[in-house]
Amino acid sequence: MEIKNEKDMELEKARHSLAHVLAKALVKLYPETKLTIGPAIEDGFYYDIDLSHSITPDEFKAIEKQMQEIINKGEEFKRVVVSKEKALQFFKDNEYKTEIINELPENEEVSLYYTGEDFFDLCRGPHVDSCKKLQNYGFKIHSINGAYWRGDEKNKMLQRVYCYAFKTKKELADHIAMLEEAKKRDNRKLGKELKLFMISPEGPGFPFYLPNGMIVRNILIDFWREIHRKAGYKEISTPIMLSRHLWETSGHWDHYKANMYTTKIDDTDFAIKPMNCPGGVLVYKNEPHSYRDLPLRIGELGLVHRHEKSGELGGLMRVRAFTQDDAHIFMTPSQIKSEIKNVVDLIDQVYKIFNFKYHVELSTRPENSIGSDEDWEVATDALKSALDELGKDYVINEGDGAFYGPKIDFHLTDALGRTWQCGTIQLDFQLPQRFELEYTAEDGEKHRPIMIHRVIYGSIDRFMGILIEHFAGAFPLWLAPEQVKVLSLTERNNDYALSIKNKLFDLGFRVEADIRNEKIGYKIREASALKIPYLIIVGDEEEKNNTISIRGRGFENKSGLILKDFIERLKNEINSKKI
RNA sequence: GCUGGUGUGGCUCAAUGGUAGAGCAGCUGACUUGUAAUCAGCAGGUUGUAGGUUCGAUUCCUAUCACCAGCUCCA
Repeated sequence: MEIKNEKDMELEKARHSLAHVLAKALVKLYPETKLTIGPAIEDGFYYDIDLSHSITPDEFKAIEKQMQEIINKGEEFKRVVVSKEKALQFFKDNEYKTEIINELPENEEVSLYYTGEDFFDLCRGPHVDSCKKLQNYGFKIHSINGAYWRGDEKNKMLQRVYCYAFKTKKELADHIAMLEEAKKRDNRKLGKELKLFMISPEGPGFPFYLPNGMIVRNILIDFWREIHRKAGYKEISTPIMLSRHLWETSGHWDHYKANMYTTKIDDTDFAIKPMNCPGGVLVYKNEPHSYRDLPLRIGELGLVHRHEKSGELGGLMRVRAFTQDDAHIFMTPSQIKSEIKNVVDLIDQVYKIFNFKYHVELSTRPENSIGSDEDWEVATDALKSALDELGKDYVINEGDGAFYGPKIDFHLTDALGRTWQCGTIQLDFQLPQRFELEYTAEDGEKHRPIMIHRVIYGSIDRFMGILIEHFAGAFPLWLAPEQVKVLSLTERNNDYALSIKNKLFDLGFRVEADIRNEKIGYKIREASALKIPYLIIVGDEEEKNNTISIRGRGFENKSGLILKDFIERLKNEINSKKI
């Protein structure tokens, strides 16, 4: 078991030190630069600067050269402590640093870091002791973008200079290669090439699923239904649009209205659902419940709409309409732990199928939260012990839970090492209270159930986007839109090719025949570009011997095979959901 | 929404203040092919949209829409 992203302090320190080197280089090249902050990030560091001149990418080389010169000089990093007053004096022309200094506690000393004799920056540190330590590092400025001071859109927009930084030049090169690979796999690019989905300017953020994408999507849904049926879930469907009254009760009208699409029916306000829970709650309230009914597991593939700001959209990863593989579990407090364990197991089962590694994060009570201390303690302990008993390692995010309950998030790692938050399990004390949910317990009294919200894929749409990139469009056989293509070598072999195709088709395989009057190389090239798992190639020889030749995953160009054997192999591969 | 960039046939991309061009895909024909592109011909665009400047705009300006990178937000 591993702890996620254990921080490499050495690397972190070096990256931050490189940020100072960048700052020094920038000040040298553009003396009017006002420095703000420059932290280390996942793949390097950035520095936010206030500068009227807009830096353009063709200036990157010169900046890097300047940085390299500073590093080559082997300048020392020196820490100097000064009083707050003195620091304010040093930075009196820099309103950003002044703001930071003023926010420090009274009487606290302020540390500055010198890089060489002629440059210093306000900084808590730590840093490497000398630029000599940075000599082997690989770094590359890769982009410049606007970023608000302190991330607040009300503040001034600064220029953020992004730089990759790794311990060696080789690691830098590998990272850049990975990004190029990611670009090739981009769900938007593959979505177009493989005809999976489209997004029209007529509906920004509202994806259209094309026939190929619909196949993948439906298989994901079928799979979801199957495992949920086995796990004791019932499925419902709730309306896409519900009255304002409901959203007021749930709290969304007050807290989430900016992201909701609203309309009027006759004289009543309605909203298109941004979440499925209130609908699920109404289903619960549709009839009285006994403790004997609990836990009640109700799933819903719910199409939700959220008004995301225009700049936030992107392919299938961020859309305005998406289907959550939602479920709500209503239960007694004593059932929390076992229900959590069930859900964790279910999530584990699903991610494994796709060969995703993942890590788990547990978020606890935030400052502004509702519910009693006791509720929170019981719930948080239940989440913890469920994870402990399952032997799951997890990171705790103190105070990062929802205001209505603690949660567990699942972050999966794709084939390129990027992580995506998909599954979440959230406990909720609030909705049962707002909607006055109850059940009759053994004591004959009414009690309030606790609710779990949970998703596994997160959103089917985004999960598909992740799968497209994870598999680079080469879906495993059970998901592939087209599983087999039969290619005829010449027109003489068309009937034989079609007879094979028909056999496979009748057995339920997704198969096409390519009997066009083209060279075999041409047909293979085209089918390969479409990432079709298996190609059956038949010419005079195959026809004469009643055999097939296969080209595809695990087969270079294997001839003399019997169709019946190959069908068995396909069936096994599909049933095992082999990757 | 904000900052910056981009917008040319289905796709990938040229070009220019003076009648918009290629490759692929498509269509037609020839070739009958043995494992990632056979050859030839044809057709396809009021250069995202709306204004403006100009004798003339795809090119310059303004607005608008969409997309891309990032910020913020998030499934």
